[in-house]
Amino acid sequence: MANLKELSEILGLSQTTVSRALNGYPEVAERTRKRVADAARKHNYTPNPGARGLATGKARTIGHVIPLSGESMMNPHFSDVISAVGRVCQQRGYDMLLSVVDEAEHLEAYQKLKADRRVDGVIVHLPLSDDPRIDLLQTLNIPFVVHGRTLGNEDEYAWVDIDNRHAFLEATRHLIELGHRRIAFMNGMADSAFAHLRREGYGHAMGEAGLKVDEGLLSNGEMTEPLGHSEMMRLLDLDEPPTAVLCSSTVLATGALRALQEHSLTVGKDVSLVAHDDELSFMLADTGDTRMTVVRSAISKAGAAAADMLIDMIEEEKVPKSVLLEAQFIKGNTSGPPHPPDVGH
Amino acid sequence: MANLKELSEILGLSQTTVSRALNGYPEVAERTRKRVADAARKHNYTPNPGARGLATGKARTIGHVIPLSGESMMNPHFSDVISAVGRVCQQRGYDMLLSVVDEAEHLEAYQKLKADRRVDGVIVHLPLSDDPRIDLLQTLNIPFVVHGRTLGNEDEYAWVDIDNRHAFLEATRHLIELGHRRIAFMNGMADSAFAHLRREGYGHAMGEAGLKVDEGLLSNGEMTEPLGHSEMMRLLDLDEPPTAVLCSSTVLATGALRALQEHSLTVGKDVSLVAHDDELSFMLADTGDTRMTVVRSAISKAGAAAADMLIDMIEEEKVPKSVLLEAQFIKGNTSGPPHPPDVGH
DNA sequence: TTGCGCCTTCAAAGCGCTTTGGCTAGCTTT
DNA sequence: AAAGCTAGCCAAAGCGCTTTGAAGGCGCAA
Repeated sequence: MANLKELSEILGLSQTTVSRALNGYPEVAERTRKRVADAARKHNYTPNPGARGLATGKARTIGHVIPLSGESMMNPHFSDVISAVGRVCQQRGYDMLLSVVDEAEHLEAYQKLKADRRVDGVIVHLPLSDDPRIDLLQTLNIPFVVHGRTLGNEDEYAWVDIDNRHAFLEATRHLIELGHRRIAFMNGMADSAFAHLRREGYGHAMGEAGLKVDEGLLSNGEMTEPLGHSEMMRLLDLDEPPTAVLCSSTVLATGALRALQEHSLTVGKDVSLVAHDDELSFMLADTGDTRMTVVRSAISKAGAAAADMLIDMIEEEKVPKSVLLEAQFIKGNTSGPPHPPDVGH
Repeated sequence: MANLKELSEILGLSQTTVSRALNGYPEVAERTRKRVADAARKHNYTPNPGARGLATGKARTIGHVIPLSGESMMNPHFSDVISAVGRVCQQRGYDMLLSVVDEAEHLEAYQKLKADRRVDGVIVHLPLSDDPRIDLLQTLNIPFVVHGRTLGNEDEYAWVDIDNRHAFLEATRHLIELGHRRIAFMNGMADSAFAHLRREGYGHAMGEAGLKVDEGLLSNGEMTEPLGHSEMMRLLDLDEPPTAVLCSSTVLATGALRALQEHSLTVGKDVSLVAHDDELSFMLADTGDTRMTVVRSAISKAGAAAADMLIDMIEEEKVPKSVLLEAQFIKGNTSGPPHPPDVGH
């Protein structure tokens, strides 16, 4: 509760010695260190991080820039990542600064973070296929780890990602093996890197089976429940509706399920559904009759890994190895042979 | 990019004058002020917030403590509130510090925030009926606004809440008027204040209609999709299942809908559903055939109000008036007369 | 005894800002 | 012409810490 000066006066030592004792420097006698530690605890002294930051230039804080476009709020995938990052931060003694900005000026936000020297590094969320933030952060010379990865220059920086391409390759193959030909795909925003990679995986599986991709079955957008619903509605209204649907998120899938319900269709029979499962904390788990067929990879795990990497990077000043996590394919009961069977043609 | 000293040297002025000029103090000539402002812009000087904080004792930052219990992550209601708060912060030039901690030590987190002087105030989320944080924050003497309110001492501090009691009074009355007698209620965590008030509203409506509350139809818990699902399953398995269900969140309702689907029951006919709609950014909106009957109040609006209050409080050093927002009842098509009619007993 | 090195400790500078308490020049009063 | 204001500016202290450079005290070798 007091400050260094008072504490050092109480102890009859200089501020230097007290500071060094507390920070584990070697040139202080063990007896003294103990005495200092005890006194600090007794007066529950805790160094002022602001002052320390001023003196050291380190803030022991990492930042997130959260761009909000129009009315939209933080998306739920995001918040699970932030929680995971936060947990790591707590364990390693870091704080987290959130900078909520208009999408239009989110690049300036990074400049500001740099100028303000309030953070030692940032985590970049939801990279685009070609993301201007990478360049920006490199020239600003602020340590960063990307959750996800861009396409093309991904060896120039540190990232944590899952193997999106392979996950959707597997998912699509699964549906093809069941006999599906018309497979729809509700994907994330078109410019985001993960959506691109997933689309690639999907395309590859279709190609290797000799199937043409029907662009009318593909869509991109925010991964919300309402969008999953409306997109499924659109698909069902098609002249030739798909017999199976891939969803880039269980949130979309939930909306899709609702649409099927409204059409009195049975998932896994009338229409098959396979989703990517981020293991969101509040979303549909393996409960009840519907066990969704998914490719699963906990988004919180990736978030935690990214946080650890960033802090390593900050403290050890070297760029850590990027990490590619695999998603796990899990067969549930929302996928089955097409019905009515679409064989021949 | 430089610092005050350099800037003042460039200008041939003292740091004092430059600082005063930039901060709008009166004792500096208009011409000088202009000259300083221009130079600051040209060299894109921006004061170091850490140093400023050290000097002034103000951090221009507000904090959130996010307790995580076990594996669970930040819940989605939470993240929408934080986004809204963040937006206000940005507009008013504040930053946001997130402190993610184990539930068990979340009180210590406030002490730490105080000791570290990194925030000027905090927003308290999800108050319990009788919440120890109120006392703690009062004795710590750290400005705070509660999103929600405790029961009993709510005149001792500033809060923003919605009229939960009245919202659920209305919702329940609606179902009773339709003819329902057995009305289930999936509520939030039992110790949270909002759940208590909603329960009161529900109880009052039942009472005034001369209906007994069947405790077997009530439940409390985290407001997740899986829980909505499993709880609905439990209700449907009852000897005498309810004809209508109230949900404290559309997230729960989504799970409940899924359960109904699995039982091939039609919502609004076989079972009526009324939910509280926080207008979460990514959840079921008025899309498609299912327009849920709801009591609606945007949680982001409350969050923004809380943020504004807190900053007012910090800057003007007086406690603002608390705010009670009304929820709006909106009839959708998920509620209708009981079926089979439950008339006469 | 002198000198060297090692172990502890310290005074003081510095991080970048705000703010107190002057100081000076120029004007008005009387 | 002396005294009193005021507007405009400044030097320096202080916020609470870290860190550099130095110094005091001790044991030991010569």
